[in-house]
Amino acid sequence: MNLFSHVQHIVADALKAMTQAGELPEGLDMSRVMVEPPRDASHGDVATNAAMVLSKPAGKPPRAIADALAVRLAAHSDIASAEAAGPGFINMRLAPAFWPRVMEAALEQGDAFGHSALGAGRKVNVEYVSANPTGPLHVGHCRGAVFGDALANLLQVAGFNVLREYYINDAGGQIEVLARSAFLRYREALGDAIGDIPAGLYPGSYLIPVGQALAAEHGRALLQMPDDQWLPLLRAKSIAMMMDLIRDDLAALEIRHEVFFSEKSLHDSGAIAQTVDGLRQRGLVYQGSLPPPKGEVPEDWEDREQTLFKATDFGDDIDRPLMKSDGSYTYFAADVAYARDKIERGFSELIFVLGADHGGYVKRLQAVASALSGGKVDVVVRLCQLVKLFRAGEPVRMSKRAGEFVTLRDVVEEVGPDVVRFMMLYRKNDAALDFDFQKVTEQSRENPVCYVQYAHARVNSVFRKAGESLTHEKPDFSLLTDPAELDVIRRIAQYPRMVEAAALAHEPHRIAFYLYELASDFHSLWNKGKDSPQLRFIVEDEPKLTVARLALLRVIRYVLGNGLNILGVRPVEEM
RNA sequence: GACCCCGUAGCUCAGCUGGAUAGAGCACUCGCCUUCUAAGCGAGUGGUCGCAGGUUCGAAUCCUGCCGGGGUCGCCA
Repeated sequence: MNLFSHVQHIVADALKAMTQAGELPEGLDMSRVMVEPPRDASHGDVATNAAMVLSKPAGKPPRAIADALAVRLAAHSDIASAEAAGPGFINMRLAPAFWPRVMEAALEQGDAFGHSALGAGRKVNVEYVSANPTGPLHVGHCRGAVFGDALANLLQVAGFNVLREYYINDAGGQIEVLARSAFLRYREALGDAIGDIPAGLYPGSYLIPVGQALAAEHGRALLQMPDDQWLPLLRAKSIAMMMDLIRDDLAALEIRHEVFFSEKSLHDSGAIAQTVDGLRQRGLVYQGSLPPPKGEVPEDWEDREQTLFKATDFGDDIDRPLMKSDGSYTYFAADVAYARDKIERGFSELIFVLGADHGGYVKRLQAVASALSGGKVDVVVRLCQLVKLFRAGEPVRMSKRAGEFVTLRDVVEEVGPDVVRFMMLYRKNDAALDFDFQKVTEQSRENPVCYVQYAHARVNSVFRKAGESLTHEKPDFSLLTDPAELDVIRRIAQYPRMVEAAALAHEPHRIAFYLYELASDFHSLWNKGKDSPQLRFIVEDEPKLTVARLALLRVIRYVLGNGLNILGVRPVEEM
């Protein structure tokens, strides 16, 4: 049961009754009427802005509407009191009998509590990571990987039909560099002295196994071939092995994409040519030249004609090139064909999780989807800001030139996947994040992973002590009346609404913050048991109370488990 | 020059799509361990929400213009 939508219905009914009674004019727009938690819990359990929103269209002062509405609301059996306050809020306190019903419903739903039908099965494509297959993932990929995965989980829980996808950039010039680098390692594996890796090729040692595999597979045969014969072989082999590497890196974070989509396949199948032709027939492609950027004009700028897509017709700032001067397609052209493919697969929303350096792509992706789908398909781009690495407050230096980059694998192996995932999500995606190896492994309240995990572990410790036998009796939640207990119950009642709001906003970090708050409420309650034995979860000689408390713990465990599941963090049984 | 993010307590950050007296943690001060794990809890101190206008019943939130920090800007992917 979603507490807020439940009360929303009560408010809507009361407003309808007021309209019928002639207290409100017919045909008012009720869409802005909200039922929300009050900012300050002392104001009540739920509040509505109905009177303020309707004041103007109804031509009545907000307090007048509020007073009349409050009387009707207070008459409802689920509402203990309703009173107008402030500029026209109506604060409501729910009937004491209401909370046990919320808890019973939550207990009944178990692991599914908080799941929602909001998405109504709409097909959503979430594309994330999509790193070039030229080496292992580095720490910069980490955030987008975790964010995209948690967002996909969140949308799933909210009732969307989610597909996780990875776009393999296997068609460009960097793949040729990769193949040539692998060729060098192949020669090395055959015993040639290759000396230093020439500038412009990838120096990473992760290509050594590729060379060895090629040597084992082909012997010296490739050495005799001209470039254009061995290059396709090496491209394919290197990409395959790099993708295996990347899949392994992702698996270390429990990330598994369902679809790996090849850019090259779009070239090979003719999909790009087809898509561009389609746009051309609609008059959206033309030959023209773009103005140079104002301000700092590049040194080598020369005016030239290009094949352009009229992205400006669809909200972009500038038209975008589809073809290079040698007649081959641009990366963007492949993007257009890829978008068409996704649209044809029936997605109604395309989500792209990108690094902040791709901010310039947002408008063109939206323009493409708009042009290809007639505005029916939404494009949502979520940009992940940089992660800065620290160790005990000191920045971790990385030198790309020397090949000294911290890999995703390094980070996961040092602090563990759960810490990485939680910390990457304990910040809004569009704000930069500092990641300190030392701090995140400290065991203190400053470390939110630990704090939430500790709550889960404590819940389990009570069950270990109590045994599971009592937990199967039917609990009487009305026995739970302490303010600290009610704080926890109110927090739990907010969970379904919070999940929906987080899903709509595409903001998985809200789950992480919610869990921290729930853990905080729980730790408070726990400690009250230290001062007053009557508030402990297991109370001697009070079996009914104990049953109710254990049922509360079960629901807490469901919510913590459910939330951590969305984040992709494994709940621990003990610490 | 244009576009995109960010600017909230000394520090690190939330702020539920426009709501009430802007909240947590850390730091600082003071309390709580014979107990279901003190990896915890309670109390206190701390704010010109970058600045200036605007929109309205009401703005940290929306609009405009500045200031400061980061990012991006035609054949790379």
